[in-house]
Amino acid sequence: MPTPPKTIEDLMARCNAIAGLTLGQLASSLEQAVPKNLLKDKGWVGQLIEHALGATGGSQAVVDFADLGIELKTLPINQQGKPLESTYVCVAPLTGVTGLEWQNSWVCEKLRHILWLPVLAERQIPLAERVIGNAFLWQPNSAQQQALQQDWEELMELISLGGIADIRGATGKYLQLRPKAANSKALTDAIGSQGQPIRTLPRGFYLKTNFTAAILQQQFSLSVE
DNA sequence: AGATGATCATCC
DNA sequence: GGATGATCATCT
Repeated sequence: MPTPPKTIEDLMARCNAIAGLTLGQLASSLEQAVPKNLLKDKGWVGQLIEHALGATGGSQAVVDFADLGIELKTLPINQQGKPLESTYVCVAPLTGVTGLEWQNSWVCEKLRHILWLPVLAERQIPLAERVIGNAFLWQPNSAQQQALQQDWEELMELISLGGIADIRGATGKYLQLRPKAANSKALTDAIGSQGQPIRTLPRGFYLKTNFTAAILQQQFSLSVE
């Protein structure tokens, strides 16, 4: 297991070292087997990259590079550089949320400083041949912060007022709430339409692709200056 | 085609 | 069950 990077420069150097490699090349240098597909290994790419960069935390509820305060997100993209999937942020609290403010929320905390690592990941490309892109650091600007806060407040208000059943993926412009569970039988406590306790599917916050696409575009336009 | 809702593996 | 890592697969 590699030691965690001590500085941001160290971290970025490690990113540079793996940029351009295929997942197969990186896996073999770490003596890891490449699964046939991601059907039963959906987190494989993220975990491979975490390992390569020396991320800590594992399944703990902390950012990946605790000393640097940086969260790592791999981002599957197509040839055109557009995200192929929404980006999971964190689980959503469904009870005891009255009085919770954006600034203190888990979403805000996680999105404070992200290391985005694009991976060319069109489904037609065999897993081992997918190419690691150029990682970049990102922090939300005030407009992005405000947009996310607005979505978050709308979603949290619905949750706290018993409107969770009315929330769907389309609720929220950039930040959405979707099921995040092992299967449809996993249930957790929430607030019903009459304010009564109910059991419902656990939910997670996700960044929609329109948001991550804008981040990539912003980064791209900066990098060709 | 793209997004929504559903699901998979693992660790504690 | 709930946290981590996400992508799959169906619907629109």
